[in-house]
Parts: sequence; C-alpha cells; structure tokens
Amino acid sequence: MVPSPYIAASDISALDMLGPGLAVRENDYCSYATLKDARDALEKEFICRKLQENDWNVSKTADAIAVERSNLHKKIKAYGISESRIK
Amino acid sequence: MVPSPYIAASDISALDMLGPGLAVRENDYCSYATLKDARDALEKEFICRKLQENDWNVSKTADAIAVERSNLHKKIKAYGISESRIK
DNA sequence: ATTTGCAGCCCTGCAAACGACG
DNA sequence: TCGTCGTTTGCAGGGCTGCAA
Repeated sequence: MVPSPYIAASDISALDMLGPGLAVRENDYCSYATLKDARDALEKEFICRKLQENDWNVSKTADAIAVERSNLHKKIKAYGISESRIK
Repeated sequence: MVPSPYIAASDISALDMLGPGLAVRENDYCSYATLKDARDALEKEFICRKLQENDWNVSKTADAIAVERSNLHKKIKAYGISESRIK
C-alpha cells in the first residue's frame, strides 16, 4: 500500500463547508489503470471520510464500517491517514 | 459477493453520449455503510467500465487492469456483469 | 488508543483443460 | 494446423481479517 499521488476529496477541508445542495465532484476511480490502484484509492478516501464523520474515534468508526479495530489501525497507518486538518 | 442494490453509473448507457465537457456525477461510494460494500460496488463498476472500454474483450481487459484472466471471469460471474446494454 | 502475533479464511495468480473461431 | 479467446476448475501461496493479549 502506497499513498496515492492524487488528492482525494477528503483531503480538502474546505469541502466540509459546502452546503448540502452543492454537488461535490467525486473521485473518478475508474480513471485509475489497475483495479488495485482504484481499490486502494477508494479505501483510503472511504476510511478518511468515515473517520471524520465519527470525530476520529477509531473504535466507533471500526464498528460503523464493519472492520475490526486493530485492522483499521493497520490501514490508517498503511495509508498514512492523519487528523492533520483544520477544524 | 452479492449484486449491488444500487444503480451504478456504468449501468446507464446514456452516459456514453455525454460530452467531455459535462461533469458526470460519480457514484458516491462513501455513502455505503461498510467498507466491503463500498469496495464491491467500486469493483463492479470499475470492471464494467473497463470492459466497455475494451469492447468486452476479457483477455485485453484483464491485462489492462492487471488482473489474471480467469480471475476476471470469476469476478464477472460473481457480480453478474453482462453486456446487456444498448449500443 | 495503539501495537503485535497468530491462526484461519479469502483472494490471487497460475496451470490446465475444452470448445469455438478465424 | 495453429493461435487466440471465452470459460471453468483446482490448487498453492500470499494477503487480509478477526481475535487475544
């Protein structure tokens, strides 16, 4: 697992301030060449988004997305996900 | 693996006629509850899209997305992907 | 919250087989 | 005949997962 060279929508904190009526341009995962690349990119963004929704509570997020807690920790580390965003 | 209850963007043939300038609303994979559901949904749409791009040539598609041929067949079967779309 | 170790399961690539097609 | 493709099956190895600590 290698950090994606692309900027995920979840990396942009400004998106948090967008109103519910404004359509957010999603990542075009199909633009990735290989299936593995697309899967990894989705997984990173998915986890990052869910962590935000759960106030970065790992246990809560793990339950929500049906992934074992320690396993989520492994993924967070592998993808280099961190809470370094402006609140 | 169970066929997704959601309609994927790749299921809508009209999308093929959209101009390059028009932004297509991508699937919001993050709306799925579990990681597995999101992963499966992406995989189905990804494969379906790539098959279309390669004129439904499985061998060619398998090479393109770096997946072994027989394994791609397994996924096609598992996801219930077929060429039943209007050309 | 975070990390580690491990047993088990899942997925993958690979090889092989067969028929169909050009 | 030969090569390629579609399709399926079996299997061994690696990767991922849940669980306990």
